[in-house]
Amino acid sequence: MGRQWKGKVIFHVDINSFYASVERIHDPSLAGKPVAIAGNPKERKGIVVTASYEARAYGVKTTMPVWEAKRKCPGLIIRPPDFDKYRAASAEMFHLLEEYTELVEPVSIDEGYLDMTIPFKEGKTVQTAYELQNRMNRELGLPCSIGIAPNKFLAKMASDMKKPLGVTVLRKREVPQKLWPLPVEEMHGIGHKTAVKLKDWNILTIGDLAVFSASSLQGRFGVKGKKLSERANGIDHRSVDPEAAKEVKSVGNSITLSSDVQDKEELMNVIQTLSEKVEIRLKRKEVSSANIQLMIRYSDRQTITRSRKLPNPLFTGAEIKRQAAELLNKHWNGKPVRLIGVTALNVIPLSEAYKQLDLFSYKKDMKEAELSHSIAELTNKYGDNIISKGSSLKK
DNA sequence: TCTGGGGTCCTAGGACCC
DNA sequence: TCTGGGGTCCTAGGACCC
Repeated sequence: MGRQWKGKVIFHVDINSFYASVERIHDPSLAGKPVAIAGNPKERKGIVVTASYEARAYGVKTTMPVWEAKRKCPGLIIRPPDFDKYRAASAEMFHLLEEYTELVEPVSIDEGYLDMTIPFKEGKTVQTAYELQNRMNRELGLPCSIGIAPNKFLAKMASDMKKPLGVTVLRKREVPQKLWPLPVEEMHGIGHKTAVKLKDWNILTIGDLAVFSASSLQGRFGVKGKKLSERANGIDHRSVDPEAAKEVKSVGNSITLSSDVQDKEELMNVIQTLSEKVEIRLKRKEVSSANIQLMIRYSDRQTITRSRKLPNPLFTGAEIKRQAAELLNKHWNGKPVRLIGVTALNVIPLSEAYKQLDLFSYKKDMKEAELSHSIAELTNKYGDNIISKGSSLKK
């Protein structure tokens, strides 16, 4: 058996019901039982985030309210999410994947693409996928499905075809037979809204989409239409980029309040807490932002976002909070609030943020105490060379 | 007795400039 | 005496994904 792969060989690795699987590692008594990870229903966060396959057999689905899930599956075991645990398991998973190739692109906490073209000069593709799957299971306790295809899109669709614990090959020439019969909403990139619009055009399956003229799709759906047409025909030129996930664009924290809040002071307190969380996470990622966004969801679920670009990057929770508070003062309509969120947009690496600092206006904008606090931190981290160009700050 | 929280990308309109 | 045509930046909202 020689080499049978003409183009690239891409793996898509997807952990099966990731959160539930991680909980099972820490509590083996959960094995084989219907488990759901969900928030506390009393705090209105009682929706299923992940369900084990045993729970899914009862009809328990992601985003289903807990009371409904329990009605469908009375023996359902509910666990609250524990993201520290999940992040740790995720790190182990990507470690293992990197043993197979340097070209690993994480897409989310529990899935990633591997460009296996080079490792497969010698063949043995499918065997290696099974070996990887077995190791994930044995060494990490993480069951996964693997899709193997000549590009990312087809690999993703392939890994979806057999869950849990599948290894599925999807060759380009198999697209008409294996991909086209699927309903459009199963295509990665097509959600509910687009599926409804496509139905108006009598496009029900991926095959319908594939034969529809690319130009008319582009006319109706713009950039997305062109992409849909390509994908339906199994075309995807994106490469596996290990750096992609590292370039964060925004960092935010939001919370659905346990009951609607109309008291401004209370809202300000929440904003304070959220801003501090954002500060911590920005620091951990060594980034900063000059664009703060406030999100408000009212009781009727109407959601607004308001943001403002600032002349200088922000470095402390207090600064972030001040911006978010200003946005609340200006844009809140006074009606009861269900959710509130604070996000740092357009984040940039700290080293760049310092270069961009317009120290003259920076000083003017800030309270003296905050200023010295920030500068002390900057100097501590980056040394005097950053500060030296702002001579006005030198004592 | 409904619908979390973390993101990315795209679009569209208005301001502003030449 | 009635309103061009590009371009860029900013903001808000929406669709989608896990």
